[in-house]
Amino acid sequence: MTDDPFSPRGFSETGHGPLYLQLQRRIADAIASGRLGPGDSLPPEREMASMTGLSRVTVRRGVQELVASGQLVQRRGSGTFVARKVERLEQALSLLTSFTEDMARRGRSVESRWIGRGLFAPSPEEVMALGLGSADRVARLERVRLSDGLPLAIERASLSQQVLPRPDQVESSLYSVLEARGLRPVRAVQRISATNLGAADAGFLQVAPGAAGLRIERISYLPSGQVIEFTRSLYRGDAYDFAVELKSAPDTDRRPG
Amino acid sequence: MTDDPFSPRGFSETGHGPLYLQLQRRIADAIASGRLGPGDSLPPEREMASMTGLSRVTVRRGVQELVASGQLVQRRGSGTFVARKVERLEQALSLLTSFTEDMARRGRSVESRWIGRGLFAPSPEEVMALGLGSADRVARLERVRLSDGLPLAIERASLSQQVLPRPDQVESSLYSVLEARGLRPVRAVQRISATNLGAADAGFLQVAPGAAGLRIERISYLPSGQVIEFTRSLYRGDAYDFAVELKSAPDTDRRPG
DNA sequence: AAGTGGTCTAGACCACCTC
DNA sequence: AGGTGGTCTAGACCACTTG
Repeated sequence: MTDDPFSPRGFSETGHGPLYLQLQRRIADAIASGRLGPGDSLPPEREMASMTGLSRVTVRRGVQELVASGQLVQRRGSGTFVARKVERLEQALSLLTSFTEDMARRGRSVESRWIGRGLFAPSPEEVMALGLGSADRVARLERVRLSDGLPLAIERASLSQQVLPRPDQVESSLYSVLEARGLRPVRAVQRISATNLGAADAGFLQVAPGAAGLRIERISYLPSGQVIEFTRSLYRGDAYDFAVELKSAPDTDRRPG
Repeated sequence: MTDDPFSPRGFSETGHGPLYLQLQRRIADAIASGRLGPGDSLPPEREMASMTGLSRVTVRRGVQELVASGQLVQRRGSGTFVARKVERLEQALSLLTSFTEDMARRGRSVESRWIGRGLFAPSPEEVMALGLGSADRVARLERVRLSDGLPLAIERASLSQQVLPRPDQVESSLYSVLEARGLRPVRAVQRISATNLGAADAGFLQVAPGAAGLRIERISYLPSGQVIEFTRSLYRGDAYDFAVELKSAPDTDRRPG
């Protein structure tokens, strides 16, 4: 069918599930088929409601998941639009580089908006990860990372005060500051998981609350084995791919028998 | 404050944001502080509404995001409960192993529920990834992976018919079948991203629709360089961590100047 | 000022499970 | 049968942007 998704026909027929899911499917199909293209506006919610014969609450509910998954964008006072394609960026996981260097290598602009920067009393998590003493203070760098104007990640880095006594001196790349002090990490361990973004973090990344994000915890080491950096990052799930190459485990290459 | 989260006090005061977020924060705090422990039941929605002075719709909305993020579980006809802690499993990304082998190494049980298995006409995506000809058919293995009774992942593997002529013969580990045919992959490239799970996939994984999942696409190669397997997996975001070790890029170890 | 999305309400019916 | 969550409605007010 090449009909518009908002005709009242077909709604409420039994066996097709909840009405809000039926509407959601229609809109998703319209986007997938190209009937609705990037940047196109959808009718106002009240109009979608009257067109479909559904209530506005039900329309909003149908639209909601498409907003959360990044297919639609809503702007208060403005309207609902089909999201412009966000080109996925790939980051090679096997290389230990900083966000700044990574983007520069691709010829992309890098900006940061600082959320917080300073010396603090460490959290128990930071004491654990950085091996701090009870009297130590921790340097925290919290920022939103943007590339070509698009917010891509929230980065929360913690370092011992001894490693970074003046966090306010970090302007762009943390790693370049560390390198200037002869403290560039050469090894790191990362843990990657997925999480639903809370309202605050979603706001920083300009996505809907509940949207999926990639959470990465990284602990970086000096050649000496000393821990130097503990960073928790949240990447936009719709804008970032991590790529990694795997090799077979040595002990499973050959089997007895 | 150690009050219960459902007292009407404090709601509606200005400057605290929407009511549903205030309720959400109260419940989340109660869980974080241990006032609500794993398995505890929350009052019925109608009761939470009358206790707080909010409408049931608003209560549901506040609860909704906590369900999506896996902190609460709702069972129709039964109630709303604090989720039991799901122990996160770590998988070393640098090793190329199968789900079956990976779990066996940890001493965990492995089960699979088949969703689909057979020979099909390939999708364009499969033609690209596997380098198929127009007349080739593709073997598809779709299953839900469970460990100790808990669904952890959906795995959708595609292989050329020439590699796996009899997909119905795969019972547990795909890799062990390939190895028996002398076709075990030794190298793979993975792309990792995050996504909100749709209703169907969320159902397979027994999480709420919209919950965050880890999406992994993997292409595996034989020693000869031939592509052997193209797999798309969705892991529960709340149950899986991927761990990876990074090393510094050779060309950034030393810099001129 | 008019229009948009964001929030909230009171009340209803249904499907499911067994409180 | 009674309680629970799941869905849906009509209508209201607010905050924001400017179609």
